Amino acid sequence: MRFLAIDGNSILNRAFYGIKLLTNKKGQFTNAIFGFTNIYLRHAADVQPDAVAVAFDLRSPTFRHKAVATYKANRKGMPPELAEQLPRVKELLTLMGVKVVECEGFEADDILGTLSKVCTDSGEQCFVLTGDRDSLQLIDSNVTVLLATNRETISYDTDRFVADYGFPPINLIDLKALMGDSSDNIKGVAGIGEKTATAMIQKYGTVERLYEEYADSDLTKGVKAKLEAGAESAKESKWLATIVRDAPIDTDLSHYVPAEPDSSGISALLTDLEMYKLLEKLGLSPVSVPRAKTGEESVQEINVTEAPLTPELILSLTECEYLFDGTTLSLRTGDTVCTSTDEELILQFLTSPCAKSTTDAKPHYRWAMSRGANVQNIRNDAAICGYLLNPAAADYSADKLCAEYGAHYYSEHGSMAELLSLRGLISKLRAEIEAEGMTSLLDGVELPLTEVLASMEDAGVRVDRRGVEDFGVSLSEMIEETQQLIFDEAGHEFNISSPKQLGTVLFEELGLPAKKKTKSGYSTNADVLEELRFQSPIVDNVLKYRQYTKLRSTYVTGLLDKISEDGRIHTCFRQTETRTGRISSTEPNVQNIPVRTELGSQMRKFFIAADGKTLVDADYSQIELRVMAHLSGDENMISAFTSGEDIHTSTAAQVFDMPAVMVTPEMRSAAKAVNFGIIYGIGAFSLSKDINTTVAQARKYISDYLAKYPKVDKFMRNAVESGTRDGYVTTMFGRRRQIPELLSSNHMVQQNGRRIAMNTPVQGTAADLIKIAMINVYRRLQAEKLDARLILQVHDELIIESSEKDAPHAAEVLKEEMQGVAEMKVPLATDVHTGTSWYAAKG
DNA sequence: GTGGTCACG
DNA sequence: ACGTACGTGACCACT
Repeated sequence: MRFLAIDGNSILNRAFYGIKLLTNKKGQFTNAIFGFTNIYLRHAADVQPDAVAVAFDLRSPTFRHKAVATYKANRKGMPPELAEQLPRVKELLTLMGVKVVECEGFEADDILGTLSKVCTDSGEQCFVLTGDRDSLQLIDSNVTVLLATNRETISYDTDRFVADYGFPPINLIDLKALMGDSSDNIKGVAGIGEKTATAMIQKYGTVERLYEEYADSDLTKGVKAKLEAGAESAKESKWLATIVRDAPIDTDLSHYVPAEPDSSGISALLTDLEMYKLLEKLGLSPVSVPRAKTGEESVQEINVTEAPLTPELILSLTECEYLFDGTTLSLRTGDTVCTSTDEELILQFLTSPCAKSTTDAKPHYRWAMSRGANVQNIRNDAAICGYLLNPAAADYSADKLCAEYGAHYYSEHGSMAELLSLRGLISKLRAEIEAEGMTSLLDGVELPLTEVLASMEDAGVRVDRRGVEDFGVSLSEMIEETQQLIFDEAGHEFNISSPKQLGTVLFEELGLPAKKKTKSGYSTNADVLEELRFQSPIVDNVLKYRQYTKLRSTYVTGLLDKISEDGRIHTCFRQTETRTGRISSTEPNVQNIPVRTELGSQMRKFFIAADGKTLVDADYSQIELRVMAHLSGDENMISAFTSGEDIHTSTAAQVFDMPAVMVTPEMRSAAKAVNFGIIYGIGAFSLSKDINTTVAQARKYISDYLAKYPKVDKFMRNAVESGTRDGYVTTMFGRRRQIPELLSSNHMVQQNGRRIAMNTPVQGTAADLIKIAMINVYRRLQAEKLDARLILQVHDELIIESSEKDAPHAAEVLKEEMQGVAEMKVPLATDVHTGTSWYAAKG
């Protein structure tokens, strides 16, 4: 028999600390359950056990054994985020048919000790899965310990243990008797550390033999004295370190053969926990949460009949749900369902006036636009609804949404069942959106925006391929040269792009002072290198090398790969990606094209208008600070903007308490950094680093700032307070972001939550504003029949490609719609420029 | 797949 | 004692 014995507490701890905090929609923490289950499944698959036990600690106030007062007093209690997950792990194991073993007054490792001994005594093979090295003492010819670390699991048998420690596994307790273990409050012998203790155990084997023989040994006087003084403690420590092997538990191994799993119970639990990947792995499907009857029809009650899709039918449709994957259309109207792969019919359907509900409509717009048509009247998009309700979800596929929002769903993808689930799902999603006050955000912003984004993707932006290629060639030459200089200075060749190899060269071979460390070695990032610039010429060259290779690989090569046959790149703007409401851009990302350095900004010369056209570029000036002024209502900040002064100068004048004309460039630059810090949810440490001053000075800047802008201070406090109270914060247009971090007992995580609470309303409102502007610009360009299209958005910047003739008009539309997007307590200012390349159009 | 780095707002 | 500003995406090295 193969027996798998698991230290539940130890593995649960690993899972909890190894995976960032996750919660389900109800705010229940789930990360440890998720991690534990994955670790369990992985090892069960590896070991293929015939019987399994998962042991948990069960400590009562009065120990029946090891009744030493201070025993394990050091061990901290579980954080509440973990404690609440414990019962659900046990529940899940029980549902899977796995036996959970607990024994009052004993710890999990005592249970493992007992079970593994039974295995050895009866000649069975035992695998002990734990994250705790203490359990290595259990190893013998029948017992293997699978030691789970954060990275991998090491399988320890006797040979592996001896290779690592140099003595047999059982003597691990002797080692601990000498060196102690602070985490278990085992004292050991004072003054004896790991090195000395290991050497002694390698020589003498046990503590007892050591004490019999040490007097005659060649140990130094000092060590002998320590041993003498610690004799009692060593004895007690050994006893404490020894795992119990006769705990009063069920020792009939046959009782640990797993029972038949309760599939529906597992499905229900994992659905509740929103662990859909896990469900999939187990070959189960999510189950809908039973709900009180609301009079909604259930799928079973629908008696659908299939009918052919005809032009007449399409004309008769007033509303319906549909799915479309680029080939097959399926739709439902009343109790009739239709499918078709006829492109003509599909196009006719998509462009018909029928009110349509679907999920993920943007590809449908793209499909129609590429055929010169436009989709009409999309009234609901399940993915977008899901995003508004929870912008932090991993994805918004129909199955996840159905499972989460309690709509019917039967597993096959793109199936009729999915189509039939859509109506229930959408009515559920809309009800929640209405309840949370986001209906106008959905209908007035997000749904209309989808068409705008599709149109921008469809239009794309022209790229000067030859120009990019030539730029790449000159970059390659510069890289070659710089690389040679670096090799000369290092005295040998190495991979400069490997942070590990670079760290070795800089900090070991050349002996430069290492400033920061990362998890895996020395930090070599630009901040660190910047500080070392004057210590060795190699540093400057490394910085250059980094800049050149970044430009070549990400922007030259990366971009060339994405140019389509029409000579343009068509990015994907993602509408359900960011937590704040911004859109993101991929394949390629057009929102991070270089601009801050002279060399990098050259890239923008290759983003050009088509022949006979020009680019019109407009960006908001300090939109986030203006949003902050509006949301906080701070009179001082508002008047800074209405006066038309430079905001950073005016901030400096306020903070340093002097007239604006006295503000030096240094003061303005410090004020600018503080303004940024305020938006991000200020911290004195980071501000001090940013503007190269002391933490105390930075703290003073911040407090002076908040004193001058008291309503900003109040706004910040309120964001944190309401975020903590409600569990979420909102933007000016009602967009919501849940912030579970605010409830964390981990200080760092909670601090991060506070910054999120302060930043999200500002960043999110700015995102709302430009989205609304985009819709209005899009509509006006159409209404006024301009030969001009929106093509790019970069968070606070919009770019139109326009015929030369219409460019002035397009520029006017852009400016008006961006500045007039909403009634605000401060004016929204824009900078508008025209040019044939992005570089030129940036002014 | 993850971590380090760096490009943008 | 530890880590440290908000939000993204791409590429490279390395496991």
